[in-house]
Amino acid sequence: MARGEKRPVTVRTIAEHVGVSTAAVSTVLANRHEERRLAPATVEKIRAAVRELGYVPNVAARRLRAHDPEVNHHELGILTTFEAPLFLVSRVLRQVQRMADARTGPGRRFSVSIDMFHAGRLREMPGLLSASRFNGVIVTNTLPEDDAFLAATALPYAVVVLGRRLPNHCCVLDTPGEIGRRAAEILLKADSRHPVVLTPALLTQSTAERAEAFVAAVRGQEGRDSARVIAAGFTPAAGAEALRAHLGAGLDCDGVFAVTDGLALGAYQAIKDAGKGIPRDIAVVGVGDHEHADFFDPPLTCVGPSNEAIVEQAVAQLFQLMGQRRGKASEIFVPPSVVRRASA
Amino acid sequence: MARGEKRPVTVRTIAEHVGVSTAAVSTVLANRHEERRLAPATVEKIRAAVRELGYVPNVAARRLRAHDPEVNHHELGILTTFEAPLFLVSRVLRQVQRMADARTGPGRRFSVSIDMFHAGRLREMPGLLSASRFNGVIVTNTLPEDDAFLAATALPYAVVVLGRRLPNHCCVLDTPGEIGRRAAEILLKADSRHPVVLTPALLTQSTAERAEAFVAAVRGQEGRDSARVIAAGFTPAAGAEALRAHLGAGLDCDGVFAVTDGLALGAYQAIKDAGKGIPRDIAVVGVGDHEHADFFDPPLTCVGPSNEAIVEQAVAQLFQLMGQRRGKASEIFVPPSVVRRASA
DNA sequence: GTGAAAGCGCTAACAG
DNA sequence: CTGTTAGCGCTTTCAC
Repeated sequence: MARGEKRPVTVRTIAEHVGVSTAAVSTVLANRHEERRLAPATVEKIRAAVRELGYVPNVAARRLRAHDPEVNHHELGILTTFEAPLFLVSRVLRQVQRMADARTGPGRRFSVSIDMFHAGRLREMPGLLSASRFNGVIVTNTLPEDDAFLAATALPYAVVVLGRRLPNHCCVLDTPGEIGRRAAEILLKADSRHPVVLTPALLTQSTAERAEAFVAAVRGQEGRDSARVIAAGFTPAAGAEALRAHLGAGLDCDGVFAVTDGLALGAYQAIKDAGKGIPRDIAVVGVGDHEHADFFDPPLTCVGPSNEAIVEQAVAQLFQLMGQRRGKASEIFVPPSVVRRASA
Repeated sequence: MARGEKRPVTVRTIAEHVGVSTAAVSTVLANRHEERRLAPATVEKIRAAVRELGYVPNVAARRLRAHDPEVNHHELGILTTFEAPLFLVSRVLRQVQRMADARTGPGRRFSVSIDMFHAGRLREMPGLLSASRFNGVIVTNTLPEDDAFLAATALPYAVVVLGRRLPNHCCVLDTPGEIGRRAAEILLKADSRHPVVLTPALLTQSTAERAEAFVAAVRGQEGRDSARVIAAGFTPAAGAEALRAHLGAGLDCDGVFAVTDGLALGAYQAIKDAGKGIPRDIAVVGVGDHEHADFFDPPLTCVGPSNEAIVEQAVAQLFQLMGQRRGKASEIFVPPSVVRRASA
């Protein structure tokens, strides 16, 4: 009970408990008791009570109080799942901050923070619905449950959704169909006759469409479906294991389209373990621009919009939305580019 | 001026501007005008004013208002620089969240967010000094300027510092000396006669000590200093360039100790470009546990505490500090472990 | 259909 | 040395 399990303790609780005023408590909490010359005994009693009652300051109240009325504070959030790799997120963050900095001045300030939710449980995030946390957010890495929640909800602040298509929101999207098609093109042109697509078991909208388009494009040209190699997750380890099993079973494979970054890394390992050369025996194509694609051995050919380009659009939209009231829904497509490196 | 460049507009500004009450404005902002049956004309006028005046809701005020007095809300932050790589940070976040989840219940809730500051400018972070943002923070990736600020300041909430030694704070540290020594040991045992250390130009406390200890250990055994190869930054590209220059100049090198993860990746590229084999011609040792060390080709031998272990300590400390008042300074050392893989 | 007023928790100015 | 008070900006009864 010493930790305030029931009614949270406030400065007032403490003040009453000790028999002093709230001001005295506040002073002690701010370590200003010297300049206010509180009696050491009082200070000690207050400290004891604070500890004993398990006081936790209410930051919202402090913030409101401390707020400088001359400056307009914007609170921006990047919302993503714990489960997602943080890599795209860090770019989003940097880009948001860059744009925020450019708009910061006397009278206008921004805070940007990354907040994480448990995959599928976005709706439980405190302050989301009451709009009591953010003035604007970029949401990414959502699961279908989260998408359903978003689709059914009009959040009363600026929202930009990354990589998902939701009718009532501003969405920034890649073009998965085109990505899959281009990937197929690259592999087929590299004389791959038996290209496979490496995907995680749990597909997102995007990854599913990429794989779909890839298979369709191969079918169109080769007249048969390319194999799908299904990894348990999207980690390199999962990708390696899945492809290793495929190769180990002696199945045909002279080209791999890995629908996410991590899987490509895993594919490399499986291929090398099998004693095959990249791209001599098996060509590999990845998606997006992996931070380290240039440092793969051999460097990885990628197709997809650069994260840079996506993020740039998203952030621009966010600021535009915040400028107006009532962000209208819109879909912004960022076309893929192809970065040819040695792997295909 | 339409964006509220001067005195920020509040609900009250708008109310006065339109000639209605603040309640009406609030209702419209919350999209509750239907159920309150406001006159459509009024709603429109309010909306127009909101847009025209560039109203930005004050989230602190909303939060205070929305606050459920039955629940005790703890706001936790992970403070890091924009410039730092995010994967260590993401582990911190996950770990903090895991522990927070374990302590969440009716009456107690946590929010965890990552906040970034510009390297060297931690002190400018709004709300840090006024304690109006966090109930507790983990600070990491600081620059010397930031350390100086922290050393001179007693923040009135729980603070845990990662990887820096500050007399007045609770610090969780690796043991850079031991890391450097172990790295030297590994390379020397692998019969490297001319090991070099690859470091960024801007050294942190930790990286400097790692390099120092490495050089000293080599000197102790071989009787001469090992070369320092200085990269412009800590990116793979910088590491590759520096080592390429070193090898290109025909200087001796049959072992590399890369003091950060990214540099190791760059080293691989430079070595392969030079037509050398790892570890046959040049052995490589990295630090910590790189997310993808297993997927390097060949897999990278690492020495250092697992981030896991460091983070675990840090988070435990943070919660302990928040339990008490007045966190006392302390130093917690996390010993390194060695993960031998094929690279050395 | 709309307004007045209370109050979330906190701190600083002022008054003893 | 300490207490009283006003008010940060917002929303939600309650009253008209």
